[in-house]
Amino acid sequence: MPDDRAGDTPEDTLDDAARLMTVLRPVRAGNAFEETVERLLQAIKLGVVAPGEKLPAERELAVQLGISRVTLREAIRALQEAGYLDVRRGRYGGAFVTYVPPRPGTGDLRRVVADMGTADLNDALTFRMAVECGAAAVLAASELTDEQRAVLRRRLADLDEARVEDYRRLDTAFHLSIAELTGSALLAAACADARLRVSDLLNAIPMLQVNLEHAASQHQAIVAAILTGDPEAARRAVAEHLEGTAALLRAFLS
Amino acid sequence: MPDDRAGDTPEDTLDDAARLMTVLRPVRAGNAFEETVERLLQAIKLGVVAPGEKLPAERELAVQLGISRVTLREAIRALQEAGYLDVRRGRYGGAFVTYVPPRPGTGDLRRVVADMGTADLNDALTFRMAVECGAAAVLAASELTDEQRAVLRRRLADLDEARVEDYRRLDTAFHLSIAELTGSALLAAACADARLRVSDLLNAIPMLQVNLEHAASQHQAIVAAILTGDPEAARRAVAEHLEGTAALLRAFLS
DNA sequence: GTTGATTGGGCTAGTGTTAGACCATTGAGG
DNA sequence: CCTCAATGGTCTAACACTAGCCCAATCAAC
Repeated sequence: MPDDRAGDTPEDTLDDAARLMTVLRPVRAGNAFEETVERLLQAIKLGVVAPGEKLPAERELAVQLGISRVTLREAIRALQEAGYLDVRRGRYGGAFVTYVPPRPGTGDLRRVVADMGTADLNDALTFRMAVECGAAAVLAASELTDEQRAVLRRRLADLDEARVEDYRRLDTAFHLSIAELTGSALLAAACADARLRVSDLLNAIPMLQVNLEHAASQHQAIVAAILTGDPEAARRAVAEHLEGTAALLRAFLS
Repeated sequence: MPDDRAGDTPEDTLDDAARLMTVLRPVRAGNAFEETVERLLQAIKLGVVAPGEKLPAERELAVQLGISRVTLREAIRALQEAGYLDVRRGRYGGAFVTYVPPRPGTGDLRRVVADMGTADLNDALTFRMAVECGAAAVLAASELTDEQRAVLRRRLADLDEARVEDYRRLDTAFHLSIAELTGSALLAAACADARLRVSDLLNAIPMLQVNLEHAASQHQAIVAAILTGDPEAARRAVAEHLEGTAALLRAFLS
């Protein structure tokens, strides 16, 4: 077989086509305005900027997002008109978050799933499973400073004491902290992205006492495995936790 | 404690700042032209489009990348002038890949690392570790069809029989196949991105017989764990494999 | 009150990007 | 030799986006 390309099987060519699709995927998800709206919405819905707090000043935020102030202002105006922000002028003014996550009901869930499509849903759940398991395993395999351990324990404690209206925000903080503590900005971004893609789903699931208790013990198992330095246990614990969420979703959908 | 924000410790505020940076990161990595050049360069350097093959037609490729034909042509012209492509007109014409990966030498490695910076290097290695471990674990945890098993075995066999000049390309194909077989486009994109960020590094490492043999047995262990359906073993196998690469890098750098 | 620093609001000139049409070249097939 | 389909090459008008500047509003500090 002088030329190795000559030995291609149908699987190979199919697979090569898949690789072309993967690498030559769109360079832009949309225009700058749309992407900015999306990003700000993420910050709001994830509770990175909590209700009542304000976004960074326009000039600063524009630099941070790598866009012009004009485009940023258009995005802010759209979110203002959609009721997510309250913009006030003058010193000590700014774009204040007015959005509070709606009380979940199963009726919404079907609509949310219908909006994103089952294929995207599976894609997002698989992606999240992979990156969060990977992040936890990597963190468990690394030497942790006392400060890092403290952050992790603190996030866990916050979540245990959380009031219902703060739960999602603190849950997000807990999950993202694991990725951030690895010190990899790329990994943190990937986990934030994964979380965002399922956040509408999570917000639509009712929070039942049983599920919260399950989640709490799973969170504890994750932290324990990371603090012990056991990557495999950490991976398993995260996998169990996320499978629990996926199962819950399926239950409410069927 | 009526307001839970009042109990913030220094760790919390630091961590919150990190989260703001993560979520409110730049929406654009550069202009469309730059991003397109980068993407095409990736397709070439990863061997997704092998030397002698041609890129898809401009009109088709522009749609695939989500940009205008004008911008795409500017990128192609830049790569042509840089010697990566040979563009031919007329029917059966196109942009043919002329680039062949340079013979690696350790002299280049220091320069490559200096170009990207140690922080970015660690970021990329950590990111790759997390997403590839996650992908392998997810794939091992899922029910595989006969076709999927065949693809995996085929990639492994290809790699075993690879000539030196094909090794990097087939190694890339093997690693990316794992992510692609999970069926998650997001995960495949993340792994492709991770691979790209270390590809210059890998290309600069000399290929020694000992290392190739180590890699071969590690690849076998990965496939075995996935086919057996053992997520933990799969994670461990990938972790060992990537740590081997990282150790090799460190060895050549010190 | 007055001031001053900080913030959003708005404008303009210039550049980047797009969609679409049309031209030029090539080579297989009749 | 001619034809024709597929491909790169080029142009234009419209739109998106940016950088930079100045104005208007606000409110703590004096």
